[in-house]
Amino acid sequence: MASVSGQPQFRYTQPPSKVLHLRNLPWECTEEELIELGKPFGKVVSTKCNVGANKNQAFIEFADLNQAIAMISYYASSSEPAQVRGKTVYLQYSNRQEIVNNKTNADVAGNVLLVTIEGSDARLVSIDVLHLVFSAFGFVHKITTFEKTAGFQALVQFSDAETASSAKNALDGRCIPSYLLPDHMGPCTLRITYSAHTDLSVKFQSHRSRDYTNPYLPVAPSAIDGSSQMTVGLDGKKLEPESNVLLASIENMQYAVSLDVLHMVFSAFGPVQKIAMFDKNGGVQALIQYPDVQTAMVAKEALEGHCIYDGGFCKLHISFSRHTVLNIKVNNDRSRDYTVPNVPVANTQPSILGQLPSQMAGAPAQQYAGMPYMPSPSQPTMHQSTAGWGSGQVPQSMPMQAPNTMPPYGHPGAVPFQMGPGVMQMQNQNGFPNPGASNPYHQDRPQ
DNA sequence: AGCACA
Repeated sequence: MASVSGQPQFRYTQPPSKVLHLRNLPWECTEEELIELGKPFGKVVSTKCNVGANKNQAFIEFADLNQAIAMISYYASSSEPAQVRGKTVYLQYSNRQEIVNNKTNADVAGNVLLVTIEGSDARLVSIDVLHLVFSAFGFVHKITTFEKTAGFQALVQFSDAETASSAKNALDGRCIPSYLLPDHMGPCTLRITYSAHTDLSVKFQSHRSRDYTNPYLPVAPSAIDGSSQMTVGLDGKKLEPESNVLLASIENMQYAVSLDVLHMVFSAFGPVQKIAMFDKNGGVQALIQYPDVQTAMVAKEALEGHCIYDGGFCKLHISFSRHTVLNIKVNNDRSRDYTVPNVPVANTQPSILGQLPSQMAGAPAQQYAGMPYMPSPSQPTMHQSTAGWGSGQVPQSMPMQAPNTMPPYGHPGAVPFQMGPGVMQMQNQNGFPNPGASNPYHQDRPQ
């Protein structure tokens, strides 16, 4: 088809335009270089670099047509050609009247981040892990994930641009801590830019999108509790239906795990309503009831495969239960309803290990008080921030973060990412990862 | 060295 003017584009007879087309630029010429080139003739209001297959073309748009004419006229009669980095640049009027503003908003800070997860196993990164990672910087409103040519990506919505930029500054280019990822997963690097979005549209809670501001949002059919249908994840792996009740089995139980220990461990993620322990297949299992699915999901994500005690002892395996409401008839050393204050408590003397704080000994059954029991600084400071965690805790407070302090990733000198293998290191109160052997949440090391 | 992209 003939061009609009009916004339070939490479004639000198193109009508003037505020936009100039530049050719023969050095590879990956920057916007700054283009502005520098046009500045003597007027105000450059927009540029577009790295155009064309060789990325050696560009456009610059002046505020006024006369400025563009001035530049063309100057170089038309100049003995010195326009140059960038010593390379002659050829100029002509563009056949368009303005640069379409397709510049990525990558430089404009917004409250929504576009996160690209790099790595061969990027697709295996769950939305819950992303939630965990980004929640360290503030309340995460919504997350959506999708796959594009760029790979596996997520949009993460914060309340404001300040929070988003603190997360971006701290996380861009970093790897997701290995202890948050399933075993044998390669490193997953985060590349973060700002998105032009300000409010994501999340219709369902699902394995690919979440709205943490609306706990009543319908759950995607694939995740409805009771459907007992296995759903299939992105990786084709079977996923259990999500539930507010977790089934924890304890492997390699060298030490007795008491009800109180479980309560302490699971309370770190939100209010534990009920716990029921029982024996099955020669091992101990427990059902742990949270008020909502999201809290359970975060707890499951964080605790799965980790050990309550050092040395690979009492390794937790966690799945979603098909139950949604536990029926606790009596409070004793194996079952407890923390939502009912006045149920008589059977006298229990939990077996306490030396590693456990002395305060734990004989700890009375206590109603959930909004604050997870923090026996030592090396305990993980895990607090859930999703709706439904109605304690007085700082809502932004999340795992691996000292409450009310700078996010650990931003802490100078802190090296929470790309840490050594194996150990599930938690941030302690000073914001540094705690490599100490007293940390109760150690991941098994295969060797 | 010859007109762009989500």
